[in-house]
Amino acid sequence: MNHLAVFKALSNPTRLQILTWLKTPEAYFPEQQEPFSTGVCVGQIQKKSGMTQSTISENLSVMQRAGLVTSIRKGQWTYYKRNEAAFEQLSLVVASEI
Amino acid sequence: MNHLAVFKALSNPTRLQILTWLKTPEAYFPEQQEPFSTGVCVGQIQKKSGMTQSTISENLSVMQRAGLVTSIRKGQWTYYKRNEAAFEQLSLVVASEI
DNA sequence: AATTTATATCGTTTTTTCCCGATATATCAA
DNA sequence: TTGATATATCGGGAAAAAACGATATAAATT
Repeated sequence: MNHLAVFKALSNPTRLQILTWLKTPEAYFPEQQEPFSTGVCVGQIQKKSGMTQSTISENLSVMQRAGLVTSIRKGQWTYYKRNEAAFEQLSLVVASEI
Repeated sequence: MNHLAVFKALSNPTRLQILTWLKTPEAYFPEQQEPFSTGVCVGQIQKKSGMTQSTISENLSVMQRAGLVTSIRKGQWTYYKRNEAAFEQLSLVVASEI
């Protein structure tokens, strides 16, 4: 875990917002058909954010490179979901390492 | 606790470095006379960092505004120390809120 | 094969952050 | 009060980050 990259990834209101949405996707993406265990696709997140597609795609990439989310491609769609293990690990890092 | 401000404060290698030093000041500032419970003064941190006085002062301010460190003035010196409660709180936030 | 849909990447502009030197302020010592 | 020391603040230049539109890629559909 690259602490600096993780903190940078968390230093942006758009990305924090996305993480909140992905925490309880059933609350924020009720229209989704796909089971939430798969994640949420980029387009849904983009629509909700009001930002452009490229911006959201970039922001998701930043979080993925930091290890905070994972993605899986299914057909034309890419589903992103939180990597909860990363948050647990980060919690420990903050509590005792940093 | 302003999460965004905290993460921004942690998104800088110089500041992360300073936090490490302040975690075990007796290891990193053995020359200090003042008891470590008071904190470490700006000049010592600056000397160790190799950066300019203004840069270190700014970086300490950023962390103080985020609540990660506290400062106390004693005569001409300002001593900074970690606010461990903030890290505990942040750990909980990362584990369950974000 | 051609078209459509979803996402990623590229190039650019704007904004923010970082670090610096210079200067201001505060305290101490003479 | 003057001079010295420690820290904070200011102004600016360089670098990094953020967001955008345009375009490329990948998969599905016809």
